[in-house]
Amino acid sequence: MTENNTKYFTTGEFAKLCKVNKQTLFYYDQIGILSPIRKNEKGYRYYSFHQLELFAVIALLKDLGMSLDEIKQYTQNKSPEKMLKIMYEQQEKILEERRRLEMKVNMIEGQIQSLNEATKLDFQQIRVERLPKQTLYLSNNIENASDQEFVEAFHNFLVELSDAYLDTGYPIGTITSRENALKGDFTNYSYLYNKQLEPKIDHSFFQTVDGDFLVGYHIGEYQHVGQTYQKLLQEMDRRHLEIGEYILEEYVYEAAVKNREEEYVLKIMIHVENKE
Amino acid sequence: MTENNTKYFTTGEFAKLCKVNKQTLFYYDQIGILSPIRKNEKGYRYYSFHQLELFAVIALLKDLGMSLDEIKQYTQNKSPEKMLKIMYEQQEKILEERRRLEMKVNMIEGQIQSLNEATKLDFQQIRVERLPKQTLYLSNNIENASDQEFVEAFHNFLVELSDAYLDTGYPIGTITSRENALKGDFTNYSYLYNKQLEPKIDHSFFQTVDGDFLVGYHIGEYQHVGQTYQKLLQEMDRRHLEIGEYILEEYVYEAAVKNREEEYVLKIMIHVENKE
DNA sequence: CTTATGGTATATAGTAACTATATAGTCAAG
DNA sequence: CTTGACTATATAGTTACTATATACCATAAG
Repeated sequence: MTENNTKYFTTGEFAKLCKVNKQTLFYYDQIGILSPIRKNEKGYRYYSFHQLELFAVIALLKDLGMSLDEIKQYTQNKSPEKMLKIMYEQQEKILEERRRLEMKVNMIEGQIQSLNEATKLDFQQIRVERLPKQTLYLSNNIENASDQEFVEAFHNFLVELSDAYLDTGYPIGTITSRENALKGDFTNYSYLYNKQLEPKIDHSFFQTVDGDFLVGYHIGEYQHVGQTYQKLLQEMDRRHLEIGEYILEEYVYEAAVKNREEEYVLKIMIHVENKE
Repeated sequence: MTENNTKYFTTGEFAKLCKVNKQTLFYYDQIGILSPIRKNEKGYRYYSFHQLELFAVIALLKDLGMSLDEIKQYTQNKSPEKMLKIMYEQQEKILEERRRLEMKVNMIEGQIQSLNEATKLDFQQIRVERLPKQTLYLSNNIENASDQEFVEAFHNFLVELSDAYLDTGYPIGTITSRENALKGDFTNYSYLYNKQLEPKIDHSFFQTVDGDFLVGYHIGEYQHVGQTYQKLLQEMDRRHLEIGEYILEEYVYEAAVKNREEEYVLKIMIHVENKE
């Protein structure tokens, strides 16, 4: 409809321009967030060109996580100053969102990497592999931690990973020290770790040694991991190897990709050295 | 709780690790998306270490826009192959999301720019300004378009801006040709435009001429814009100027930042040349 | 001039994914 | 053995739509 040289849009037209459902506009009118500039005697709504700009702003703010209620606060009493203030706030938020999105991109990339690598593995084989240096982000020391302390440390580790955008989509692994391993205390972990492909400059990372690792796989419930360690130790004996500086454990397949615990696969990497 | 060398988390602990409300875990259990690995005779839930990895995946997929129902389809019957397939799909989606986010970053930047520039303007003054070349993205030609055609063209323009990630947060303006302006047909626009700061290589853009423009502001309802044009034409006469190639109109303040139409401010830029 | 088609309106109910509240049972420390 | 912090279920409420039912309006074709 055109009146006084100004084009007005019906609800349907306006909805199409806004790329939303017509009902949404009724709803916005109802809750007082965006009402048509005119209503005729039959109750027909007419929106102006300008209101599209307003809608675009509403959509942007909503997209950035503002609730309709917050947005309403603004639309009820608009001003360039308030808008500018909101935009500066949203700018901070969206930059944060961007960092978070980059982390997600990495997480997906990490998952894809891990899953693709997994398909190439033979879980029956025990082999000595020369592993290159890897960069790991470590948790606090969790040696001899109580249940309470473990949960606490685990929690902190996850929060750190998230807060520093360090989550990589690679599984969270554990490090057992040579000392505890020699005592047969394989499940007394010293640290949790998360593998990093692109370490950030402003964080301290742990560099694994590059060297020989005896790599084997434990299939099934973790409570039977002792048997797998027995096999690995036998293999080390056969090859005249002894435990080096630490042992790494990380899951290849767990609850995220397998239905039953018997199908879980844990990769065990024992750093090894030749006997004297 | 520790059993068989394996740490189990209570609902509260697990919720903390997942950084969600405990109720959410009840809900996930209820709808069968993520159930604790164990329940004791009193109905207490116990979650495993591994389920945290599963939760992380669920959170990631949810974050990427998958519904809980879709996610449930997966969690009911997991496999590395399915997961890999999902991850590849999500990778595409997130790269699209990244482009969209970059556009939003630009939109906010554009809004901030526009609003800051606006505060420096004196809406009473009519001045001749030498404007530098600007890059505009144009709509289809809308000269003499019917209401229908105008809505259609407008719609297409918005879709193009969005699809090509070209929306900049700068207002959408209009171009009137010299011919129509000379006929006094100031509101018969030839094109819609959106100013671009960083034109994309694979799109065709319109370059404005760099030259002198008579810049004035119309305050209030658009139906009275004729009066402002009268004033501008008088001013041109006084300065011995005539209309150059086109006229640009764009809103400085409209429904997005002002409550009443009487406060809207339209910037009118008439390209001018000296009379022979 | 009627009728078909597609538009408009209101009112109400339903949806997803939580989130809060009420009520009651359980556990561990002092 | 009590207290305070936990656990559980059941149910209702919330946000931002979305769908449905019903009725009114407008234009164009026969």
